[in-house]
Amino acid sequence: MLSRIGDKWSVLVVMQLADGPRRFNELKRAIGGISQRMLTLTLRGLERDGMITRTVFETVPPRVDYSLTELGQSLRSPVEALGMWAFEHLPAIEKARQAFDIRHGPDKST
Amino acid sequence: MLSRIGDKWSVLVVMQLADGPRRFNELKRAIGGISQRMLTLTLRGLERDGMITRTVFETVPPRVDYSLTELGQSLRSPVEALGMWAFEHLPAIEKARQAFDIRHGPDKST
DNA sequence: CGGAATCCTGGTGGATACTG
DNA sequence: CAGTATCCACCAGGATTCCG
Repeated sequence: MLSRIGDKWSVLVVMQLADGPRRFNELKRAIGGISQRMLTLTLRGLERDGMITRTVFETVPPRVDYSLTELGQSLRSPVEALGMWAFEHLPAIEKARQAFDIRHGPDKST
Repeated sequence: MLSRIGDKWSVLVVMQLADGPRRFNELKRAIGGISQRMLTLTLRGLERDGMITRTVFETVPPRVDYSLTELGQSLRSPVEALGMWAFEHLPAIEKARQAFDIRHGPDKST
């Protein structure tokens, strides 16, 4: 279960849907860097877990809207809390990384 | 960055260290199911990110303690919030999954 | 437009053996 | 005890192609 939360694509999709429904290619463009295969799989997974709903419009150019369910909406706050944390502590983390890399890179003996 | 948060091992390690310092094999046993390779890699990663500290005791049987830093501590609440969410909504998710699997498994035509 | 199917590769992570 | 090193299997995921 946490695996899906840890999945960056799922998180990004949920974030995109926060503003309202989106179409397939809208999501694809908005997210950027995701292959349509992964987007499909991600959307399927989220739909299966009841996080989003898939609405098909049987129009001439097919149209499919994805939107968050109540469940999906409820996921936003904890995820955003995590995002906030990451954003706030990014500097500290990068600093720690640099210090670590210096300690372990150049010379361990001294 | 979110990749590390999404990493289940990292999360489990942080949770284990919440109660206080732990030794390598203590963590290994407590977590269970993690290979010592992954534990090492996970600990290295967390140490590099400044989430944990590694303390070596140069005793006859070597001893290494791992403990959360302030940064690591600060990560607990958002992670636990996420855990809470998952726990609370697990039933709804499983229900959604079953419904989905029924819709998409047996027969789509009818 | 939205998606399914196929192919293929790189990285993740387990198992094992060795070391200080 | 606390790692490190190596080998290897698996599969997540990108690119491409075809379809309704």
